[in-house]
Amino acid sequence: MSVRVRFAPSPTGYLHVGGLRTALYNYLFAKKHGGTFILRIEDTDRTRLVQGALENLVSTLTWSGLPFDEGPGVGGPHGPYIQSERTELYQRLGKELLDNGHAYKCFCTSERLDDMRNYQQRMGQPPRYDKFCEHLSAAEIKEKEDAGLPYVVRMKVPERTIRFHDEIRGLIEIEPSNIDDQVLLKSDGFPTYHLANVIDDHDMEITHVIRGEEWLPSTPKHILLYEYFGWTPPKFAHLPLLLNSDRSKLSKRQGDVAVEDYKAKGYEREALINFVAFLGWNPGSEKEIYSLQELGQEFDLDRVGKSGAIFNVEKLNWFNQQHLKVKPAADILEQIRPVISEHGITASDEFIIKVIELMRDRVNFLPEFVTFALYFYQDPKEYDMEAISKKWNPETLSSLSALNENLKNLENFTHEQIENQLKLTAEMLGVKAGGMVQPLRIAISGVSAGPALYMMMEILGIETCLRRLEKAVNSIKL
RNA sequence: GGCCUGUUCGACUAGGGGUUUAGGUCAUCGCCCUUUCACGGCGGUAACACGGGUUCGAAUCCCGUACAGGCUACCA
Repeated sequence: MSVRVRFAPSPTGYLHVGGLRTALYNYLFAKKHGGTFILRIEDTDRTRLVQGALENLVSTLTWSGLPFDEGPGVGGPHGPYIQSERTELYQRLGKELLDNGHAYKCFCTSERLDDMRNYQQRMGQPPRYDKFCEHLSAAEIKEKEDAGLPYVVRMKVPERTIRFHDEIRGLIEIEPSNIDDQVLLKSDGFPTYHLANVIDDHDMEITHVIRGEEWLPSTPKHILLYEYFGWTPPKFAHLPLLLNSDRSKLSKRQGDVAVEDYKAKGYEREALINFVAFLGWNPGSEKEIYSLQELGQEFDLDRVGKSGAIFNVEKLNWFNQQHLKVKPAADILEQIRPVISEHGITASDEFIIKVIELMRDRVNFLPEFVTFALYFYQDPKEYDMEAISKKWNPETLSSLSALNENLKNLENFTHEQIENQLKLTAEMLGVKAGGMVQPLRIAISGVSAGPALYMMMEILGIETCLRRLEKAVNSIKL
């Protein structure tokens, strides 16, 4: 049987990086085994609907490079893939459970439930439904229904230990006393996660449920439902959580958690994916930089760890730098076009590509190809005075002035010739060549940090360099 | 509180009875390269939570404790 896995988020409005990792592991598992990756939307909580959440989720997943084979928009043989469009199925199967005695109607009000839980807590007991409605007689049920009282459907939990095998954690055993008579169908007619999840995973022929560790404690309920329906359960793999630096569950309060935040900051999708893949998994080799495709060849569940991993932005930055290093300049150019136009820059693609190659090793984020390199596109408006005060000496200006004259005579404005000319000028003036380098850099770019000076000048061209040099000589004063 | 899960350098992790003076990467520190900033190279600091067992031998197996996280909704 071929592998079928799913990513089943609830549409909260954005894709959480933890969700991204869950989606990624499902995707990679599917790729590894030549299987199918499905997106299913779990929107059964009608009180928490968010406008545009689905579109946002799909576009973020697409940006991340994780296309799904079946799901909203693309369709597939087991649709619809949005749970709110499948309520009839859940209701029909819920009724089946009612009919064969695996579930019962519960008319308890939320007030009674609250009181019950408060009492249980005060008495030091675990909060659990007291099965008040389990043994209602047929007459009582009819009476309440006739009176139009709202009800929920709860599952009956038997008195036996539930065991299941987790692909990552091994054998898990849960005593029945720790399993609540879970609500399956809410009074608004919509299913809870537990019911919808089991029905859909079966209906969509999911073979491996790969999800976050937070679902581990409720898995016995799901196992029970598979039994009640007479279905074979899929395999389960519960992933360790992603954590904040204080080891709590990764949350919004302690930094960015939305994939779109990282996208907005200029992170490469390849880097984010590579980094997130390594949070809880590793290939067992010493190779660290992987493309999505390579990950799909290497990934497997047996190398997924058990303990939570802290989301460390510094390492993500390193991955970003590494991916930037190997990215084709033409791709980088395409990606930075918006930043280019934002800065009102008009330059030829050929010129920008030269800048990209020169800036490559000193850039950590894509927009920096523009923001750290503005002097390639516009003459400096001001000069780094702090650097000037450190590097300037009384003869600096006259040296630069002499250099300016000598550069005019160059046959070819290449980095070799520029360097050569600077040395000759220094020799002629009887000053140290080294002393001229930084002042020249500041005169040309305005700042003291940047790429190889002579290469930078070559790219800029003779006209621009002479203009800037002249302006610097005339305007910089100690 | 109860249940479940986890615990190797600051972080991500390798290692799953002798191959280990516990390896790699990020971060950090030092040196080299470089008359800038980076990149790169070399090196350093730095970890098996604790206590019992099993064994000739335990980071590795078992038990307990501690700590951490998750779950405990008509949320997912």
